[in-house]
Amino acid sequence: MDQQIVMKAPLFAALDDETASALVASMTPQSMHRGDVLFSEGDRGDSLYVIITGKVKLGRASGDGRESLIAVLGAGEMFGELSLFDPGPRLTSATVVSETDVIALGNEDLQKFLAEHPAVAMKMLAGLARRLRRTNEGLSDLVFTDVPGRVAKALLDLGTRFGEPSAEGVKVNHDLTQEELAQLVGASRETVNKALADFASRGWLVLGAKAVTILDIDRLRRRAR
Amino acid sequence: MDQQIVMKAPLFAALDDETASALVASMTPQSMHRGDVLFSEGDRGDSLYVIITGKVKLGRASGDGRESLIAVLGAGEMFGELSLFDPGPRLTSATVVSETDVIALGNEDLQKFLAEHPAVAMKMLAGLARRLRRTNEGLSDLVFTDVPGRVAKALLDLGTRFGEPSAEGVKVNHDLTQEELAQLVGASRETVNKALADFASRGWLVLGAKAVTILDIDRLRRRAR
DNA sequence: CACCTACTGTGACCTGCGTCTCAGCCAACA
DNA sequence: TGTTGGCTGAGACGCAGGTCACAGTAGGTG
Repeated sequence: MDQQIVMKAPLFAALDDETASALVASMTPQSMHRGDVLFSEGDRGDSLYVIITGKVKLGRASGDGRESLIAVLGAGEMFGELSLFDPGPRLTSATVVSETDVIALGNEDLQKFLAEHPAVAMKMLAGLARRLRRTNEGLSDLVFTDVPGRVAKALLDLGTRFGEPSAEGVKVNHDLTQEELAQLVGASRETVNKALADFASRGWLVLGAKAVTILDIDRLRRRAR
Repeated sequence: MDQQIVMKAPLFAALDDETASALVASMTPQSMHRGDVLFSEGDRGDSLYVIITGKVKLGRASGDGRESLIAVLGAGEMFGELSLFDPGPRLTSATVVSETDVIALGNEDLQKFLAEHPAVAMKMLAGLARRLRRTNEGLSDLVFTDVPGRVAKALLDLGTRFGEPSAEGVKVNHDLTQEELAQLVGASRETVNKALADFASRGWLVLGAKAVTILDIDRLRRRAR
């Protein structure tokens, strides 16, 4: 299995190769495709996941049909650990966005592992702290920044995480529909569409199928803040 | 010092009395009053705080003068630890909201302490996980819930944390101006004022100086969700 | 290849809430 | 005791963005 990729996850970053590969070997891998659900709100949360390849979205549903996305995660990222540390049902659902391989680690195994490797526990603290900060950031964006600004931010963020330099710009294969993008920035699909169209008409980016190519990253940055 | 109260903080909850009181003794207490700033955005974050009595607000400022509140914390609650686990400047400022006593614990002391008491590290993980969940909750509220609904939620939350049963209802001394309440729910002062006035006119609550008394908690709950 | 379903693009309309403004109120302080 | 400054209450107005409606496009399946 792609040892390399797994090692990027905070869970494993602190480990020497042997320990890490032993741990990875003990975890159960699974392949899934778009639309597959890893877990839903209300499920009992008994394992943590690490993404090998592909992307997964974490979301919450409102009483009526609406949905909002907490995050979109890619290779090397970890999720689902919250209900291990803070026992209780899952408050979020995890859905596969593109062809994805993940490995899962059960609750007891994780507890045992953390007890044996306190350095990893510290890494996890650091990881959670970072996520808390980013989430707080997201909160104030929602208050301070208008929709086009949030769209720009989201694209830049997706760009740094999933973008790859191409002919004339950064190609970002986010694998998200505009609907999902809208749920991610907390706006309606239509408004996001218009923001994207506007950016494109200014030549800041080119729209593609579940992807964008960022041409003028500086303008986009300026629009974001 | 109020040993009892300190022991409520997740940091100490797992400790036996001796260890806890030894630790508390090593921490420097300070008394502050409304408006005092514990730290500001950009400061280098080198200590964590535990509130003995009083309340503290955590906030972020936008480029222009606007401000948004991340949380309002009371006795027994802890803050400022994020920049210890995830090194870097503070991304949030901490300001005293009412007469407050806090104790501070320096970075190195904390690191040492966590290394010696792994059970406490696990408690901290649990604490961060819980906060992350609540913050995610706040995020989706901002998208799904209208301003009056968010005001109702905020009051209920403040109620469970700071409320005390009184003659006819729950008296909530939140110590916040309507301006601060507005920053907490991500809305304008005026809109929050109108929501409060509306709730009061329906007899769900009575407004007081930096306080409310909740009369009909069920109605308020129903309005919140 | 034809059909269907999911997705994107765009305009028209409507509304919740922000902004502006001003008027009372109370506490602090000279 | 009057004055000043922070806080609350409330109306008028405008706009960002939500909702609705529909048209065009592309990928997937028989």
